Amino acid sequence: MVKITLKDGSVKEVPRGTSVYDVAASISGRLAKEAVVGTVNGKTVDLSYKIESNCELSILKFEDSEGSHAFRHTSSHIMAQAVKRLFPDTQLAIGPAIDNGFYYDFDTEHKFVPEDLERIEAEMNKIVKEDLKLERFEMPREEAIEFMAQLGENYKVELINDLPEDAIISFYKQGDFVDLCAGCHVSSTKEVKSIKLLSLAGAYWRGDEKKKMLQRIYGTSFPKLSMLEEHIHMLEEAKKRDHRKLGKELGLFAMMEEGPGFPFMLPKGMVVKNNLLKYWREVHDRADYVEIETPIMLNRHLWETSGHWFHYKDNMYSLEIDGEDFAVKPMNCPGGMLVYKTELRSYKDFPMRVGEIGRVHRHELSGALHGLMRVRAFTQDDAHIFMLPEQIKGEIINVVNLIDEIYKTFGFSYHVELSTRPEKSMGSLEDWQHAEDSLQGALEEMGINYKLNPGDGAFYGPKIDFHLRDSIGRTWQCGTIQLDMQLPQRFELTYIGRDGEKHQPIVIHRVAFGSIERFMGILIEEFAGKFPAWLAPVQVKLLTIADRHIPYALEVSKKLRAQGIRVEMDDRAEKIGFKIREAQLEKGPYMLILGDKESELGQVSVRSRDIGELGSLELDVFADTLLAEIAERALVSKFEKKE
RNA sequence: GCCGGUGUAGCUCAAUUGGUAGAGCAACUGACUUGUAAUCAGUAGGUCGCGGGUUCGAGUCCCAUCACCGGCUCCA
Repeated sequence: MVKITLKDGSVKEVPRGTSVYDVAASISGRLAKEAVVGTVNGKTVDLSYKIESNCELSILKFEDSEGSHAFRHTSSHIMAQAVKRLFPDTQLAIGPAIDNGFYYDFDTEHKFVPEDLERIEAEMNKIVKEDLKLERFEMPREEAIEFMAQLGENYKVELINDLPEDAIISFYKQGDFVDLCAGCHVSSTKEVKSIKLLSLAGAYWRGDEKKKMLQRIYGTSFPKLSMLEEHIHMLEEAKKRDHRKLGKELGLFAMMEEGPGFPFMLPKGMVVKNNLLKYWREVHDRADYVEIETPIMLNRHLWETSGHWFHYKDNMYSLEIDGEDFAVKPMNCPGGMLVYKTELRSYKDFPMRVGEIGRVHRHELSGALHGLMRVRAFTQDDAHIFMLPEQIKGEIINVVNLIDEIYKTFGFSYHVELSTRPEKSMGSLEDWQHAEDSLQGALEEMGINYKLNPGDGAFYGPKIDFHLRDSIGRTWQCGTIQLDMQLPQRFELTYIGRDGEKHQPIVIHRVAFGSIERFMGILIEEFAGKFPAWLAPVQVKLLTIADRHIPYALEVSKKLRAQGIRVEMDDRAEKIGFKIREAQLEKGPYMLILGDKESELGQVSVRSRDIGELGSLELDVFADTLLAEIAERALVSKFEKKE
């Protein structure tokens, strides 16, 4: 192992020979797609540089993203050129550079099969060798349309027609291949050194499901073969952390054909889930929330009142009983509104923070399902906050801080998005404006960077979303804060104000984990199954050396369990090396090896999943240290290796 | 839902051109009583996702269907 001191002063231990790329990836908690260079002890190195000794490393602000963009963009043109050579009838749609690679959408009679990727790749490599220079030229609109029409590129004609009046229409040419393109590109095809086509996919023209489905080819490319190899290696490593694979291996949850999209929580997964909920309740109690529970199923009238019957009827599980329609709740809100109305409320009650751990069901499209990340039944850590208009900003700041605190507990980094009024929205423009301003104002006051998503809000109000990243860099919405401008009105919520009159309260709807199941998926991938002690299904694994040590092991087990520590015993007549191996693969944080020496002295020989053999400790000392680690919800072990 | 791919034992995977299913791990039984990442031997385990069809014969070919994987669309 070598020690790396990072810019922020923190120290990281990695195996000798780890590349700068891997370090950058692990720091950012994702693929180091933008990280291109760094400095090691002040000397500039590239991503493939292997770290052989202790050093100071700083990842440079990731080479200009425009550079890698141009590089990948040229790669996508090379692919289009190769496809046109092999399948001349192909029409080109669009082919941009994306994070980590590029794609191109094609329309052709030929159905691409995986074997085609190799052929196309080979042709691309030929084009690279041909050292074709990229030349840019412009054309007036009519001429450009004529030009593309002659080539039979109907999609390009459509694109040009949709360009704004004053747009400059530019093309890039490499050899006999020309493509409508705003740029930018590298100067020659020769600069692209290593290419890998990754997958085939379908994609609707212009992202519209009513339009034709085109064939998309995804690929990636690098200026050096070693970088491509590193990248492929990273993808393979990431696959090992896939929560679907680990969920099965570690016995956390299961998916069955009998219930597509309905996860089964196994005993070990349930321990994780329950500990997340316990933590949630603790944090929310401290933040002055109360908790309620509303029915899983309510009648049609309620869903008509809330607007869900109209908007989401097809995605709701409904049934008829005693001649009346019922639906399983896809959201907790309407139930929460009914609870609000059980009493006459006063402005003095505000802000009123009402939480609900609610299980909801939504009939998602079959193709959208994805492990625990996108399911049809999930548990929301919901809460509705009822308040006065002047309390909005303060409450939003409270919630943002709460979510931040929760994510920090797990060491997660996240990004924030603000989504505004969609086309199909309800409510007045003034209300929307006020709501959007409140959300934006809170974010800006807090100095939080966010991405703006115009038109992506819910039909009933704008929202702030918190996104977390999975092992291969896909992001998933977890936390969200939504201003609801519809429900208070639809449910005729009121409170008595200072003036003695009835007024309508402001409601925000928020989740921190979002979906406990999805959050668990992220957790599993983030920790690669190695949960911190407070979440680990089995915190201590007892391993006996021989049968005669079982009584002592039972005694140790009893003492630890009496202190609330989750213990499992492996008393099989197997060699200790074998038991350690199995325990290690189960990824629990601690093992205690119990033999003659330990039973005589009342000690335990401690082995940490992460650090290895720690030496012997008094049982009480071990238990106290572990309890402290659990109580603090520490992310790293509090034990130290005895020298 | 759409495009493409995959589906063989609990798990990971084999099975020439269509010729009647096999290995490792796990499980079970027995021996070994073991000191920090795999002890040995034996036993058992499959309507080849499900349903049709072609064929003398189908895990292998065709059709349909379900689930999963990669995307697209969607995500209150």
